[in-house]
Amino acid sequence: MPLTSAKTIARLSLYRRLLTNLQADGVRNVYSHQLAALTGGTAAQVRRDIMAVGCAGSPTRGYDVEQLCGEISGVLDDPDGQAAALVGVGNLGRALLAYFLQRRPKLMIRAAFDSDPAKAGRVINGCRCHPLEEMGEVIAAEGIEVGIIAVPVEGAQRVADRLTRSGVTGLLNFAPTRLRVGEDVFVEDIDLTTSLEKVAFFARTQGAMGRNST
Amino acid sequence: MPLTSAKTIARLSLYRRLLTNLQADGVRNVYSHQLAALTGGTAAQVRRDIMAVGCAGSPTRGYDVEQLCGEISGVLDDPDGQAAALVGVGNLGRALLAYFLQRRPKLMIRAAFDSDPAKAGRVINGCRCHPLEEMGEVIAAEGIEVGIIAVPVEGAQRVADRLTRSGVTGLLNFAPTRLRVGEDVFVEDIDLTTSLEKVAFFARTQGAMGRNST
DNA sequence: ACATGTGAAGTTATTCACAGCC
DNA sequence: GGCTGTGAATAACTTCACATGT
Repeated sequence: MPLTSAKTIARLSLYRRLLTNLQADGVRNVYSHQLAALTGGTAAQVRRDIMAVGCAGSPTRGYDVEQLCGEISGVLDDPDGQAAALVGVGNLGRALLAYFLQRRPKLMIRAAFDSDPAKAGRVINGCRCHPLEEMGEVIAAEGIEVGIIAVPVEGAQRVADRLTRSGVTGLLNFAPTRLRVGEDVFVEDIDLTTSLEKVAFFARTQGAMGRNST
Repeated sequence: MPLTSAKTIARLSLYRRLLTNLQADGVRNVYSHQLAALTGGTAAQVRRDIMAVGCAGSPTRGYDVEQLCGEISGVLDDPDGQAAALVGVGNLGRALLAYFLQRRPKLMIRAAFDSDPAKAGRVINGCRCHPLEEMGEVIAAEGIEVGIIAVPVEGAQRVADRLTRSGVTGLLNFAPTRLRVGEDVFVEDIDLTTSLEKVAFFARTQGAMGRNST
């Protein structure tokens, strides 16, 4: 049983991004209702989430942006940093490499893998591409604990097995299949087809019933 | 208030994919516990979800694969088909075009838009790319009701406004920001950074607390 | 006044458990 | 005996509402 639910963690990540933007704009303090307006949530929700990081608000000034941002980072980030590996350097994989490039210093994609030998050894978006065979070795050497699976569905389970056997404990899976993994491995599925079909359904039966989230 | 929750719709989409695969393998019947095993859910959950489509199972044979698949499609698909538009033909946009190409005949990306005039007129992955100025016109002509936003965060709100003003009622948003839209528009956010940070967090504080979902 | 922190209430989602049926 | 369909129970999540502080 986690001290913090997956939903709260996701919202904390969102708050941090917002707080970082506010900080860049020179804003020093925020109230929960302001954050709520920015996230589309309620003020009570924001305060509950912030409780999880050990709160710090004052009734007069709200929360100190910098401090709150720091405390959230204390929960989300590993102080020593974490490394991720991408498997599958196709269209989607390359887009992900570009997307995540230099976004968070404490969480970077440090290696890529692809079954195509033509890609091995190349550096794509600043990330070295290795053949699958080197996976165990590279993961150990870089201390990688997060795997991003962007291979076709046929290969996804095999890749997941390999990654977890090498010590990876969290997977971000873009393949449209449910991976079978051990109890100690966390999987987040991003199922693009399902998401699109959901949007299409509610676009059709639209009206009412506002928004939603990952 | 929807007759069917967003979570159930997402699972129905998943069941349909599984059923399609089973059908291809020549399987004629399934039990709820088999579907549950494939999805990582419980048998009771599967039966509840199936109730939403008007059930059809028999205690002896379980559910008829073909029939169930058809009934789910009756809920998820618009019999006349639905069209989607992609906005932002960068790395991610192109990957999405490739991904969704020819996946579902009842739900296809029929147009792409990009602010870069160099892309206008070109056909990318079988999809015609238009300048942003033609958005209203093309959306009306193609009867598009779903928009996929794959532009940088700065432009996302403006794109959402344009799409919804043109009549789009469902958005799949990849930009890391919460879009402000009318009550009658459904938004599904796919926030890649938040998802990755979530995985990283649980990879670290791993053990226990199994899987999760979109 | 107005915002925080939080127990209590409310809401939504999931699972249990059993009647009914092949 | 094992499965479906579903009311009832449980669990998870969200919102209310108010005591407290400034």
